[in-house]
Amino acid sequence: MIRIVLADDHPVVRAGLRAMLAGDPDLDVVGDAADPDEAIALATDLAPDVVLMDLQFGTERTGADATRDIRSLPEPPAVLVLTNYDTDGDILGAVEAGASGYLLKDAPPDELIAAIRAAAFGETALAPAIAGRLLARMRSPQPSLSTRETEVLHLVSDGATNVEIAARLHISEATVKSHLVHIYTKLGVSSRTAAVATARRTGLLR
Amino acid sequence: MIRIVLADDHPVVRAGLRAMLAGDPDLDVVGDAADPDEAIALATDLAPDVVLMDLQFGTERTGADATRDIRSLPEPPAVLVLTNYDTDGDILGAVEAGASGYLLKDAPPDELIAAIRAAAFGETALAPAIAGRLLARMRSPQPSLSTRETEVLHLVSDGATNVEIAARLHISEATVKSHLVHIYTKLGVSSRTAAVATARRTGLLR
DNA sequence: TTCCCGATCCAACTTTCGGTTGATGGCCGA
DNA sequence: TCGGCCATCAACCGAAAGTTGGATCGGGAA
Repeated sequence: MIRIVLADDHPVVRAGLRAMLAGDPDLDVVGDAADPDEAIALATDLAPDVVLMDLQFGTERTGADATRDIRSLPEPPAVLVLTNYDTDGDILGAVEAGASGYLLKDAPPDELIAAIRAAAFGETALAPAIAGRLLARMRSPQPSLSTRETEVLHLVSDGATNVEIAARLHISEATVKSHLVHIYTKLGVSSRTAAVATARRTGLLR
Repeated sequence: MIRIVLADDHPVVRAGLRAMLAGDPDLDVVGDAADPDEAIALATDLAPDVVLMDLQFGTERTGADATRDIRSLPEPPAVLVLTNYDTDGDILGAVEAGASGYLLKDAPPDELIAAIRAAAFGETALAPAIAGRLLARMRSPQPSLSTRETEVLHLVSDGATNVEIAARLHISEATVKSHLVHIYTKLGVSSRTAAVATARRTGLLR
């Protein structure tokens, strides 16, 4: 018997998962959470085998955060991420947080159940599309931006000019340009608009 | 007895809705569809009272398209839009397509059921958050871009320079700039980056 | 320790790219 | 028939953006 905790902010999704998993006598949904903190509490108290975790919650805290906390418990359950989104940033964040699987919500039921079984046995279960992206990311080195650079890029994507960015960050315009140059080389582009475009495409920016 | 058809590409969501609606003896889910075309077919063949319609499908056709088609049937059922997203563009598109309600997927079950009842009686059911946005949109005139302007803005958001846009659209750079000026005035901004930022915020751009 | 590298910060120069102005023809609806 | 919107373009101008070069500070690696 595999004991499962659901974590998703949508009541519809929780009900759907309950219904889909109810058909299998091996699976037992012992609790469900509507926000990350509740998920951590349930994972601690109920000691399930697997936690099905959404990434996007309405709150500030994300499912990746909750995953990290759960995986740092004494005898942590496996965390299976189940989300709509599949940008590179989300995937990488979840994997780094210690997720033992990554599925998309449009996955067919049998694939979902198979992944739960695999996770309960300590194996990894990635949706094919996800696995492909991960490998691609491994091949071509991931351009990671420094904290300051991401701050700058964020403001650029909000439509701010260099002087506005300088004002908001309390630095000189020259510094902003310097950061931008580094961003350009890292992303392989040569203009601010192109930078936000590729950053958005690769999931660096939301 | 209210006859209902579900249209959502996620099996999990379909199962969840079925489970949530099964508790009410008045409601009868007579069919579910995984893509827009199937939804139209079911709405035609089964003649339900209400169609619960997602907006985002994996395909090119959107739920708004399907809503339009369904509402143009001889004796059309009410279409209740049920989606995650709530950008202004989505809402307006759905309402214009003839939706008789707009709910978010994180709505509590009783609210959902109440909305279905209202829709079956020919009434309108908007989630409070949605209603507020609609009113706000009514107050401040909606800046609608021409087809050419949206094409240009799209390419800008992809990081293209003016000359690149001109090349891809087979027009002169001067024309591109002209379109951009119109876009700026319509959006109330004065730079390309700011234009994409506000367009993205207002849902003009995805 | 020393050296190097990356991050953060800044100044001065150059110019391209972007934005402004103004003008034309076509189309549609009033 | 006229006015307005759309799409198209040319020429001008300047600021904002990009380039080059350099300083400082930490934290590793050697």
